[in-house]
Amino acid sequence: MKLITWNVNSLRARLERTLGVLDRHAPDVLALQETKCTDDQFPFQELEAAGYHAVHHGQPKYNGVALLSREPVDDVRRGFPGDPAPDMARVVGGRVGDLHLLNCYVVNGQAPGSDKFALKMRWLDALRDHLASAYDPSDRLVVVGDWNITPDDRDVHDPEKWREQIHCTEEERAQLRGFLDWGLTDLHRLHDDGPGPWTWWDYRMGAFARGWGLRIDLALGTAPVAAACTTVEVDKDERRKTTHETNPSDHAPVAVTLSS
DNA sequence: ATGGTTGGTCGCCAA
Repeated sequence: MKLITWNVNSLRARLERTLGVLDRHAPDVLALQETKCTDDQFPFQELEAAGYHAVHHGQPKYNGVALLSREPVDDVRRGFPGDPAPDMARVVGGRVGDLHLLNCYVVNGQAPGSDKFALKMRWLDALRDHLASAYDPSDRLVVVGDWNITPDDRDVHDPEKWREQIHCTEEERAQLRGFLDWGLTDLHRLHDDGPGPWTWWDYRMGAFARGWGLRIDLALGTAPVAAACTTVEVDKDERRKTTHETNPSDHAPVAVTLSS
């Protein structure tokens, strides 16, 4: 089982690149964030032609999450009960075989102290409550997505520069630890103690070329999933501009493989 | 001091 999580930053702007990721990696599941489209605008036909079933939870202009899967997705859930911002399409869940999937686009939070930061905290509280009520730590469950949180300083290219900046505050990291304490493991750190790798680089200031990145796209798994996790790899090439004439997303895909 | 890019959409907002 190969599963990829990727903030695509507009599926319509990057359909060719998305088909390229599917072709190159041949994943069983591709979890997308920031599709930035409605269901009407979602390219179901092109993805079906590539061999993937698609489940989309969309909205106009912003957010939007999708699960693409070779096998049909069952038990589909769009959004989650208790979401303090239910108009934002940020979570889609489902089950492929006996593997439960939860694909999340966590609220960005803009800046510590802002209203959006306060919403990020409330939103994460509600998501963790949903996790605890809808799943059990003994389930085969992967929670993937753009977390907009660096777990610790190893996930930041310049920890001192980013200290208490957005994505790197102790408050956000404590929120993430709440998910880990429930029974999830940061699958990447099973195989790589870091520092790095990064999964996101700002479009500005030539951040990618300068190596100014963060690891904010995470795959978390329950104990049965952690025991089966053989590799976690960041497809940094996709973040380069050279493969296509189109622009890359500002995030790189993260690929997880599970045995059996 | 401000750094300054991309996408959706058509004036800015969000990241």
